Amino acid sequence: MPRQQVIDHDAGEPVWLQLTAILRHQIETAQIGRGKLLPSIRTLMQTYEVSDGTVKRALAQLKADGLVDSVPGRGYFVL
Amino acid sequence: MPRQQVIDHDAGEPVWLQLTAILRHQIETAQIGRGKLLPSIRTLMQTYEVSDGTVKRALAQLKADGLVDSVPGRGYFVL
DNA sequence: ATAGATTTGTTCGTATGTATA
DNA sequence: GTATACATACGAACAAATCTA
Repeated sequence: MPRQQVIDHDAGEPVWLQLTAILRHQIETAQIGRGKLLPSIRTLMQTYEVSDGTVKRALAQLKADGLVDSVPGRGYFVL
Repeated sequence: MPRQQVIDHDAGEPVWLQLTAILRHQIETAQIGRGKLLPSIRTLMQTYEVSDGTVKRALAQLKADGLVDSVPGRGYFVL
């Protein structure tokens, strides 16, 4: 598996936007197939070493963009 | 007596103080009854079109004044 | 059937950086 | 230089929905 993209806290771009871009790329390149669940918020926190709120903000953006949807108690899945 | 309902960013008075006055008035006139929750910080941000920090500062003042108390994960309620 | 674990969703608390007046 | 205001970021608590043992 290729090396994961990494968050740059010192970049000008907000962390939550960087994470949005990373996840969007994974979806658009079908690294996460349609209908598949994304990693949980807690997992994403650990993977990218960002906070709870930052992950939620990134996922909310993807949902607003219509790339994913979410179900409480289940997770986020690719549309 | 005129009652302020909107924030005037061009007024001399700080926005957070204007918001404090608005909320204090709503509490003292029992528009928000005892024990009731105030609108959330996020809601107040949207309602008055001010930032997160500004709402928090106003609420902190009301709490310091003993008009409200707060519970993390729940909200601010009228004393 | 119910108890526990996991997950999303919402909330407050604190801190930092940037811009502006 | 100080105070205000906004945006970002992290942290934590609470609740409800879901799944499973």
